[in-house]
Amino acid sequence: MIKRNTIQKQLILNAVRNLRNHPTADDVYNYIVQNHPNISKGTVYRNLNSLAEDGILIKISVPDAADRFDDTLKKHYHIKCMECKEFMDVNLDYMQELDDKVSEMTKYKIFSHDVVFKGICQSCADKSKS
Amino acid sequence: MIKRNTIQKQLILNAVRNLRNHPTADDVYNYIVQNHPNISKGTVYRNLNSLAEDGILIKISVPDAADRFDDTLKKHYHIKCMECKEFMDVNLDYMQELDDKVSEMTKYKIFSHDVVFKGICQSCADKSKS
DNA sequence: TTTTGTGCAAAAACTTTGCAACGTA
DNA sequence: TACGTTGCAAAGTTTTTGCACAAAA
Repeated sequence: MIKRNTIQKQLILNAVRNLRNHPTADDVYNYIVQNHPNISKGTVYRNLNSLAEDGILIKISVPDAADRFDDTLKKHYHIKCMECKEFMDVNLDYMQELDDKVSEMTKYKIFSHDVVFKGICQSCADKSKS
Repeated sequence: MIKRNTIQKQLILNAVRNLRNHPTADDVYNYIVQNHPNISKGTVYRNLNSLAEDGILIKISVPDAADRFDDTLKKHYHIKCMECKEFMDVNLDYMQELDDKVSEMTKYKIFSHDVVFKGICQSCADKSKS
């Protein structure tokens, strides 16, 4: 099954790269539909999943929210404020050694691991004090 | 708002503890409904989320699947086979120092972090070879 | 040509919610 | 009694899918 390089696929990959902010499928759709009103949401989902399968994007499972997609130039971690739902990168180096260790322990072939920190951002913490 | 200790709440907490296997809300419902046919799925969802809020259970976001719930006796990590969907514990110690480090970096009050390893289990790897 | 990908709409999967009745403290 | 909780069903959200047509290779 040879994957084809369609216009939609390029639009979707570019959208994720341009938006940067780990967009959801819906974010990607809304971005593209402005200039390409005929694109369908089904196509967005299909391509995002396909790109994630090929390792060109990563799919991030977010607590209590839709999946997000991110460029894989560099593996990194995320943090979510459980109050205001802010979701952003964490500037920690990817711990490749964990994958190696877990691979040895479990005999799995590990692709990668996701880390999501959960907490309350400073601004929400301040609000709840007052 | 004082939380009450209802029969349903106890059934739900026991179900998660007995099932062990990080059940989904649906798993919990199916387990309980056998002996308590009147319990409703809405109640299961409400209680699981409430227990997770109170830190009595954790809610785990799983790639391409429904959320799972787990007992919090000991924080730990998980691994998922992207082929057969097996989902299980990983015997790695919880890295508390990451929470501390990220808290300092981001000024977030960190509750915890989730780690999910993604890969292919040995049995699936063998199958795809043949 | 061949066969993968698209758009559309319907449906599946998962989860939340409004409401009247109920049960706990 | 007061008010948090339940069961039920309806609705919300997110994601997948069947199909006929379009378009890459």
